[in-house]
Amino acid sequence: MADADERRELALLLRRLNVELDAVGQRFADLHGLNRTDVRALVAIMDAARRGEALTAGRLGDAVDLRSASVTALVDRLEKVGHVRRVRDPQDRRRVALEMSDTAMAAGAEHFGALAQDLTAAMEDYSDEELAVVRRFLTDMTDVITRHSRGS
Amino acid sequence: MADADERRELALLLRRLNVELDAVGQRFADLHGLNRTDVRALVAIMDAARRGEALTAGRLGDAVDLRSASVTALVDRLEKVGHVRRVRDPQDRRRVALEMSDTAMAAGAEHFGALAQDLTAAMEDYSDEELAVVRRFLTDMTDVITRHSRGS
DNA sequence: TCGATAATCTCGATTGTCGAGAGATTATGA
DNA sequence: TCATAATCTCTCGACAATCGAGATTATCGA
Repeated sequence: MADADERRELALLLRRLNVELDAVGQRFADLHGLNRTDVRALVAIMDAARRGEALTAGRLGDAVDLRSASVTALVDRLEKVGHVRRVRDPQDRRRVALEMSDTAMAAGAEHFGALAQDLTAAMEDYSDEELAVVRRFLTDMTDVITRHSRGS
Repeated sequence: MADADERRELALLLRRLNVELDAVGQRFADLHGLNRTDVRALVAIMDAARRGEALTAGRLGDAVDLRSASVTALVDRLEKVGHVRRVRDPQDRRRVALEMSDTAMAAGAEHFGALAQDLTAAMEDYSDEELAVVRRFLTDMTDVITRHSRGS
């Protein structure tokens, strides 16, 4: 068992990593004239697309924690600059599905994909056993943090 | 060397951790009727206090990336609810030093201190060698991420 | 068909942020 | 010393993102 200082240091490292990851998103926003919410929305839409589903406006609101009025404004912004399209769901015509434009997809892939690539490249310096330890650590810490982010 | 899927998975774990850590801050904000910026400001003031320095309004603006007008509004908000005090610096009377109230300090320590404690407790399951690997990993990844958060 | 339900949008108000510039204080140079 | 520049904070007016309440449109079940 490491001493207390070392463990506190690791907790601080996690926080620093958090700050820098937030900054990556902020940088993407700055580069593309978006705000933080817009980026989170695009990420949510992209994640859904990767899972093979098209997000509706309502589900997007759930994902980024916005009320319907704000979601409308959000989608208006994204549609105006051509990042998403509103598409009526032919199955249930009450729904409006959101589709990312190719250019937005490409921009996101370039920015965040490049980061992912650099990260995975940096992981090549680690053995399978080491990465297994890291995975266990990240999972454990995320569980602890998740407990704090919901009710205590 | 682990296969590509495993490494991609670890990158996703980092993002998940990022989301949950943000949520911890958001939860603190919700509990205390603050917004995200307010929380970041309080954290910055607390960090400075821990280093033994009192943040001025200007430096706080640097820390949270706000213009002076916004910093004034920010400090107004925090002062109104009693979380900080404005104290004219006697050395340089242009400056306004910011001091956290004891109640705000205690609230922050309770919320984030409890998280830090749970995190370090969870680290007791790891050997010194394992934590050394984790430290190296977090440092490496943070470096990569930092390069992306500044210029590419 | 008709009422109930669901998803989205409109409107008015509030709030956080910014740019420009003013006021006060300190540092600098002739 | 005194005038000027630099620094720090604040005020003011404008704008953009968000929300709550309620309206609108589409679908479903009886």
